Amino acid sequence: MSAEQSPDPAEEPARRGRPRSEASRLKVLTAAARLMVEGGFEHLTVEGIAAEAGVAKQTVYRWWGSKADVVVETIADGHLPTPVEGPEDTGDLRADVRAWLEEIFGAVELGDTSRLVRALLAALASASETAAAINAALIEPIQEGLRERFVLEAQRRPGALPSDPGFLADTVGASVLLHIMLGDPLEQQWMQQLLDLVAPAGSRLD
Amino acid sequence: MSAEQSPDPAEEPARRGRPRSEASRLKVLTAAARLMVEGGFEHLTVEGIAAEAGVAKQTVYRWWGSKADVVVETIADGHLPTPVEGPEDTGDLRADVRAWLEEIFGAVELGDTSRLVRALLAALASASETAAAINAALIEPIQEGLRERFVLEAQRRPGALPSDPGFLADTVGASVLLHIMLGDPLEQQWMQQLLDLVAPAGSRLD
Amino acid sequence: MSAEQSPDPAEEPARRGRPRSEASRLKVLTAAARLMVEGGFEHLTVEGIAAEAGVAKQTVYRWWGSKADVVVETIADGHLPTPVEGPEDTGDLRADVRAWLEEIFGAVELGDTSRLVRALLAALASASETAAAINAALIEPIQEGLRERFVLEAQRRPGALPSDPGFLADTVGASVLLHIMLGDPLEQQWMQQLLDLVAPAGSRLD
Amino acid sequence: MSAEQSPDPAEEPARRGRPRSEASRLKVLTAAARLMVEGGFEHLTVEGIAAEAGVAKQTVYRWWGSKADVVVETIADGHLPTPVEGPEDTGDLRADVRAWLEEIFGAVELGDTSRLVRALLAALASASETAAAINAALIEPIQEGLRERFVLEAQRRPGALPSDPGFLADTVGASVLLHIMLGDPLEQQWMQQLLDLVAPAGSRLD
DNA sequence: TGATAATCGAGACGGTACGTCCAGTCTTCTC
DNA sequence: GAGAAGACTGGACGTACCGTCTCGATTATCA
Repeated sequence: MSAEQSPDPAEEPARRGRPRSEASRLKVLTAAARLMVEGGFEHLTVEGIAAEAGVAKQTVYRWWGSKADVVVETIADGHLPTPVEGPEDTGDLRADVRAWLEEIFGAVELGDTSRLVRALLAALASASETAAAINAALIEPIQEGLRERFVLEAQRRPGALPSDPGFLADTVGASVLLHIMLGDPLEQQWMQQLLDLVAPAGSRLD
Repeated sequence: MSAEQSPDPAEEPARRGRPRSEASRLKVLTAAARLMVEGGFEHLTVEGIAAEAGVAKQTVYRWWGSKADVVVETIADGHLPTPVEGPEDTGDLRADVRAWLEEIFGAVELGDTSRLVRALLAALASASETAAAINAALIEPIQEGLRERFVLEAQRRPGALPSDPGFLADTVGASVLLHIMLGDPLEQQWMQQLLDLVAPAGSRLD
Repeated sequence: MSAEQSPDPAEEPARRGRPRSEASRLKVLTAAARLMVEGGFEHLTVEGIAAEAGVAKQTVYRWWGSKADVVVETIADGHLPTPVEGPEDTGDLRADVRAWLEEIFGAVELGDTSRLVRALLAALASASETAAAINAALIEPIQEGLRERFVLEAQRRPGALPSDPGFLADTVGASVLLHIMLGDPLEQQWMQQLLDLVAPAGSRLD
Repeated sequence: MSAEQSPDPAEEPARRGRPRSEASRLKVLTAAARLMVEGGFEHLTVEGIAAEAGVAKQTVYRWWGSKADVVVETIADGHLPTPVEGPEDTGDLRADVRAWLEEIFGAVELGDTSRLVRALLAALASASETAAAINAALIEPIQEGLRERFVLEAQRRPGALPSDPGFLADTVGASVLLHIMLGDPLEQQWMQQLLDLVAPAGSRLD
């Protein structure tokens, strides 16, 4: 899936026929992004995408096998506001993760993000063959962002983390995603406990 | 949705007309269960359920508003093998959770469970109004099973748990669900770390 | 094909389900007639018929297998101006057939009839399974009209016809249809010869 | 359409660029003939022709305006077995026409010819602008074949024919074509009557 | 006991979207 | 320039389900 293009351009020297229109590709992806934000994955239709993009339906089917495929590429290409970056680094892991959580749940409450996450999970659930792709597009970035911050912390303060940074990122990411999926608000107690998980409180007061 | 039947039978004093057929209700639910296991939520259709059940489509629409509603009741009524119970209690929390994880991922690898979980999450994702219902049908039972075991442990060995039983159950449950959703296999290292999370290893060797 | 309805109504006692909508049937047929006259069989589409009729496409496909089937029933039901009746009977066969020819070719030149005939022949040619139906709807009526007039003549003046009335009707009908199909105008000489075929001129002057 | 090639070569003074490929032209025509016999005019597509011929679709469109045009040229070039020649001349007109009819209807029953005739009539009916071309390719040859035989007869036995040879050819041809179009078998009685039409039986026994 | 009323099966209805096919046109590189 | 390749817009195809709507038949309560 990831290695369709040859590293050596000499191997694919002269594709014949009219080349694929990059303009059409972009029109499809931006249209999909637009409609995704408006109506979610469930109300997304291939016909709708084609119409919004001003493109023939066949052009969509020529390059993508399903709307899930379109959505995946839409995200991978960054046409949808990927819900999150990892936490900032101010030196205080606990505060950083706290701010990150508040930012995410804030975005969710504001609207689009929740629908987006739900849409992506729907895409994931409905197209098992694209599970890996959506995982790569949605979930891994979040967990990777977390992991980077955790690794930083581990380097800075060896022994400060209660367990492996990767595992922590995996766990915290899963927890956050599921709560977003269920539309849960950010509860103070839950957040405290999550913070304790990644950065045992010691004597701090939050 | 949840309060259709009145607690006081005197309030619903012998409705006139032909009463609802319990037989049809059951035929619908078992048909839905059958089709769910075969094709997943995405390939489930109201027409298919009605046909499989030998029931008129209108009968489905009369009593359920959508296929998600049917699925929810199917699970609630126990016609679908709910993926998991909580862990057993043998006195050794770590061993219990370990066995529980192996059982779950074993079932997933065997086949139907993965599709089922994915189907339910799809239902959840596609029908926000039923999110609570599916949460209640799928996620809470898992987390509740975990919580009960954790509470037991906390009572038995105060201070043994690194954090609140409810929070632990929430976290572990989310992590497990997401991994199932993604079709991940059970990795030894990940499991060890998860076990460390709920039952710090001490000197034990697994 | 011709005997779907039972002569004994007791044999088809209780069709279940919602009965077929006669209104929809008529809307489809009149819409088809309208579009047929406007654009001919080639530009006729099932989608167009459905839209013009204000009917779901599936309703067309439920009752007719193709646009040819719709057209056949449209004619059979008399929603299209059947190109011709047989010749009148004024007592003078030659004059009657002459008038008949002029009427037909007049209609053709005026416009719609030619397109109609061509359309029907196209339908016939494109759908061999409906050949019989279109034959029954278009060709046989013409030949039957001719035959009736010829039979009348044969009864009135035994020996006046040069050959069997049925055969004469077949031959003349075929000739006329093919000329219409080709868009030929009515040539005087050809007509004279055709008239001679059915009613040898004797001493008459036309 | 009929005068693409100039009679005077001086008028077309050495066109520049690559000359038209005769090989491609032939590949298209033979491919069209092949597909025509297989599936009839209705299933014939320009894309199919191009693919079967190993030629770019554009090459077809460059030189022919429609699939009907291709078919016409296919016939004109003799790549399709033109259904019939005129009747042989053995001196006995009645026997000759009889043999001719039996040959034609025999070919029809054997298979391809009927489809072919139907296909051509469909082409004719669906593309009014090519009516003349198909008339020239299919109908006129038949009628011309008949006419020649009739003319011969008229020269040999003046007064033997009941009417003008051209008219007879027109009438008989139309009748035969329509019967083929309808898939009718060759009926003895009809044939006898047709023979009577062109060669009054006198005392003969067939 | 018969009228009333709601459910049941069946299945047709207006719709929306599907995924495919083909028409004709356009764009690129090669001969 | 012709030609092969093949992507492009456009539009109809025939199918699958949606959720709604009659039907006749059934099964209860109520008068």
